[in-house]
Amino acid sequence: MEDNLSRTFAALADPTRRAMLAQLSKGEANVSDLAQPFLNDMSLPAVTKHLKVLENAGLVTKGRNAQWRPCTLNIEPLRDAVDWMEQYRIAWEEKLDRLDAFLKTKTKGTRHGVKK
Amino acid sequence: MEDNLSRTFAALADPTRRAMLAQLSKGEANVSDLAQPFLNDMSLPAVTKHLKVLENAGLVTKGRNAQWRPCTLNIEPLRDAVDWMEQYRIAWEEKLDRLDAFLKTKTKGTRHGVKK
DNA sequence: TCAATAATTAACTACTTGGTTAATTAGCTT
DNA sequence: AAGCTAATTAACCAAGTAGTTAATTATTGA
Repeated sequence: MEDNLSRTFAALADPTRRAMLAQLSKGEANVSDLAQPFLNDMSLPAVTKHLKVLENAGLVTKGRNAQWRPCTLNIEPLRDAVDWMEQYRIAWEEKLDRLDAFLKTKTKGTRHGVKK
Repeated sequence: MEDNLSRTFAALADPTRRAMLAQLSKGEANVSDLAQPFLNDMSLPAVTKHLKVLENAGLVTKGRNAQWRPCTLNIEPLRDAVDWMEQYRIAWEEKLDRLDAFLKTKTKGTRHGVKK
């Protein structure tokens, strides 16, 4: 998985990691803060690994403060991902619009036959 | 990978699959049409597999016409994915705005000290 | 210095992914 | 019926992912 966009999408393809990003969107958090909601389901090293995936995707920056590692959200990669998706969404919707326009030329009059 | 959103992001986390979606955004295409740009790099069964991933994510619908399988793009999952991302992007940007507002209250006067 | 806390690293396992080649199915055409 | 084309399925492999437990590093604080 060579490119940034792939890394970003892959990082987002896991509910645990998405939940971590959700928490980080509310503000900075240490590894153990981020881990707390998941410790019934998985170990701390598992959380560290998920965090590493987010870091490698550039979505999270890990600082240091004594033995703590304050993590912050980084949205630039999200922006790139949204931009990629919008690009094709838009192309697709324009196609629909053209179809719609075409269908309108097919209706007999200009005042009736078009539902709205 | 149980949930739809994870399946969607995972499907997008591969450049070959993204290129296929790009082609489909320009219109319907058969499997061999979609495969053509990649046949130097991989075999047809590999393409079939990628297509299956896109289908399972609900991003592509495969029809049938004799021995051909006309594929079409389906953007609903993209919309959900964008919505998920925007949600946190927005939360994050509001946080920045609040920080910005806070910093403004810290500047001495109301007429100077603020760059713009 | 010693114990406690925060987090990472190492070593290992089970499962998934992305690819292969060879065989097979399905539909058309002659 | 035979042969061509489109596509899928089967069986396999190498590499990557997501988790584990146990050990280790780094820092604080008594």
